[in-house]
Amino acid sequence: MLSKKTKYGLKALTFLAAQKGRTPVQISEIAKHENISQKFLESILLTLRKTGILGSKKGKGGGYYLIKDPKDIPMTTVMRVLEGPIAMVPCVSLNFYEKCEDCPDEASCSVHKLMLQVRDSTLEVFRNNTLADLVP
Amino acid sequence: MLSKKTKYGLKALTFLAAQKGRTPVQISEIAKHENISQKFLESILLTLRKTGILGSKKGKGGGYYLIKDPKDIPMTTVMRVLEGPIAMVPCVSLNFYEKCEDCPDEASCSVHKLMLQVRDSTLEVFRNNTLADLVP
DNA sequence: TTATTACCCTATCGATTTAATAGAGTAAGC
DNA sequence: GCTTACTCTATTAAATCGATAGGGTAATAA
Repeated sequence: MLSKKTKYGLKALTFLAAQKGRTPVQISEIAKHENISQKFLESILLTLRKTGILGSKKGKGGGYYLIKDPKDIPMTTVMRVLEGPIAMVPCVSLNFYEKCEDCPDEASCSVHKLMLQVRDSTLEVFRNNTLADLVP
Repeated sequence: MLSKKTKYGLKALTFLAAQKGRTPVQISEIAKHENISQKFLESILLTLRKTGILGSKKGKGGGYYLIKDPKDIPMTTVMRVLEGPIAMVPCVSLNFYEKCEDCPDEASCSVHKLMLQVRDSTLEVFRNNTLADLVP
């Protein structure tokens, strides 16, 4: 299941990508337009800023803005920041790999075999989509 | 993230599919072989039986067995029983559809657009795999 | 310089889900 | 009729999620 954090984050990013220029947009404006709890959105935008996807400007006329062009922001990056691992099990994750405790041999593990295929196909979708593709 | 319920369920089903005949296998044997808590596995096998994937036999020499040939059990069925919806958001789910509260228009929703692609690609993987394909 | 604006951070909370455990009940077979 | 092994209910601890509250801090305009 997609977390609300990811859902809201995607909506906020899409909203920013749909803006004309690169002028900062206030949190309150995004929250209102996308029906998101403002405080919750704050924490989401904060992580997006810390990972270099967003920039922010304080003071009057401040807000958040995209650092790069939407077409240069792949969904793989966004999803990993917001949702975490793309794989459904750690033992098939590229960026968050962990060995299964209960599994003696990955090569012969049926779950591993299936989830590897799922990861690859999901990854392809995210690689083929940039933030620009999400803008209506 | 894949739940342990699904993970254990898949392992148990694969173990059953790898058996020679159709003789019932005891829970304790499966649990031991796959490193699964026996009591937890009990509840998993029970749901698999209730949904018609497994059959069971009580008494001495009893246990669980596959009702159908492994190659006639698509992963879509198994995953929906164990994990629930395949889609990451209810609004793109085929079998568990629900409208988003916060989303005024699905057609113009960026999350919807992206998750639809993910669902389709994941679904294709599960449709192309039967239980027989998981057996090493 | 000062007031305002808006970002930034910490803490907390209830609700829900997950994984596991315990214990008693019931049906089938030898 | 007694054992075996499935069946069911209830409980639990831990983790996560979504949301809220409240205050702190930095930057900007006037």
